[in-house]
Amino acid sequence: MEDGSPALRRMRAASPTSPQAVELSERHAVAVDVVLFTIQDDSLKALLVKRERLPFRGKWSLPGGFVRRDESVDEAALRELQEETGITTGYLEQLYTFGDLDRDPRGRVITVAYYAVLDWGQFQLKARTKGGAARWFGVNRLPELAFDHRKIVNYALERLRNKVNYTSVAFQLLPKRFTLSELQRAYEVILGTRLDKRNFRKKMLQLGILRDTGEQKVEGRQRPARLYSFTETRVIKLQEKGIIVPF
Amino acid sequence: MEDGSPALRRMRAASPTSPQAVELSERHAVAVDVVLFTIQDDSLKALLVKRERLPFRGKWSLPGGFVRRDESVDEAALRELQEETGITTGYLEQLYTFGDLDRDPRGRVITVAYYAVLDWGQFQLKARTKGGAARWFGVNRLPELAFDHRKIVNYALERLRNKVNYTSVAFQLLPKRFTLSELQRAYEVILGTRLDKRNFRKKMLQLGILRDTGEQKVEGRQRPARLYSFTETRVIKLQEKGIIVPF
DNA sequence: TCAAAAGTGTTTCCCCTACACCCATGG
DNA sequence: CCATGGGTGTAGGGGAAACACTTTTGA
Repeated sequence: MEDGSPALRRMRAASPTSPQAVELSERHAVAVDVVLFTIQDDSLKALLVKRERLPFRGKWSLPGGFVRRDESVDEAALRELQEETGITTGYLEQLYTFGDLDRDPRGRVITVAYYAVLDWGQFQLKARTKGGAARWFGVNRLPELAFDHRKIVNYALERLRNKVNYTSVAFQLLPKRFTLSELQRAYEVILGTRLDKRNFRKKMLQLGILRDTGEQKVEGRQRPARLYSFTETRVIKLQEKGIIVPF
Repeated sequence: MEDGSPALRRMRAASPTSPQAVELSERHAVAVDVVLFTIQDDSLKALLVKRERLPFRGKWSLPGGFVRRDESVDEAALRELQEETGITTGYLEQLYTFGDLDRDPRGRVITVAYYAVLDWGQFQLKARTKGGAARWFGVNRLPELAFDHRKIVNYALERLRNKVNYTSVAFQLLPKRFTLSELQRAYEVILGTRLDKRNFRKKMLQLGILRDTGEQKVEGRQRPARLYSFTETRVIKLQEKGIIVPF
């Protein structure tokens, strides 16, 4: 306030004769943390990494790391995703930036949180061959988490559960070809609710985003199921006002 | 990737014997930029500040400034809001973090964008008495903006237009007591649509969040209008699935 | 008495919801 | 032939949308 307007401060910080004046501003450690979601055994799971050093030694935490000088924040998040799973596909979305002073006992760290939604079939080999300090946890059975990571996971869950209602994120959890029952199970697992089979199928089919591949999936001794594929390549908004849940 | 897992990198960065090891990470200039919205003359306006130094000298930009070492990111945004308008009330929400490498020609700056929604009556005096380098622009008549600020404003507009549908943000643009017509005009101005008067009033009244103050507002030579107040003190979700628009 | 905005109900239609039985296959 | 999940239709209810006239006041 006694400091003048932000415009004034910015001017002071950036003298016109020195294009590097931004270097004089106070600088911060910036990290990214990524909540990786996948579906495994009909359960929504999140990937956690065990900390082997202080602070929070032995506690589970989200995969993450500091943003480097030569990469954008998004690139840092992609890099984390790649390092954890080896994949570059899937859906990655920025969640929120956590900038409180006391988040990290080591000092001030600003974290930009992301969440990712992945098809388990795409990367399970790679994830398994990692150091062993990474594990998938059912989102309803999370252990105690380091830092404010519990808050971040909760926020990611909330966002995912919302987005599933009006976008096609749920398809990112499935392989390219999937049955309607698998799709329904994905919705149920994310939302934690049971959905009506007939209403679900009706709604999905009339959205016009599924292509019947003509193929069938035989599993066990039941009637084979039609395999569908998603017509879009990106995550799209399903409709302007149409909320999918509750069916 | 050849760098090992993020967990490993974090361990390296934070040796257990040195709680300050986070200090060794690469550090970044972090700024906040705030999109201030208000309604004035039946038009949705955003506050812009004229830059008087390079880069972008003479261009309009969002009010903003660097985050200091001793304040949280939220506090920095609140400080900006306070410096621009003198008010500490109103609604302030984090929008998105822009972290591309080339956002700022002076060097790498990560910006955490916020938007605020304010009642014009609360602060017009203070805003007017400022340096004069700040001006309100109708959101459909914005000048060319510095940096990537146009993108930020567009994003803020999108968020605001969404939130108005399922939360009570719109009330933040109005004084404590308001008429239903004023409320409707606020919605129309934000959404850029005309709404049906009868349907609007029906919906609003049956939400149960308006209290009839018993007072009336006389304006001009028309029939006086009932004055209502909002029953809640915070911005709330209006309903789980109920989208307000289109009426 | 006129201009200008405030205030007020009903009908239609569509979408969401609830709900139960037959089908195809492998064992 | 039987167990298992795949696949299908309809009726009822509720909320959104469309729509026009009367009321109150000051000038």
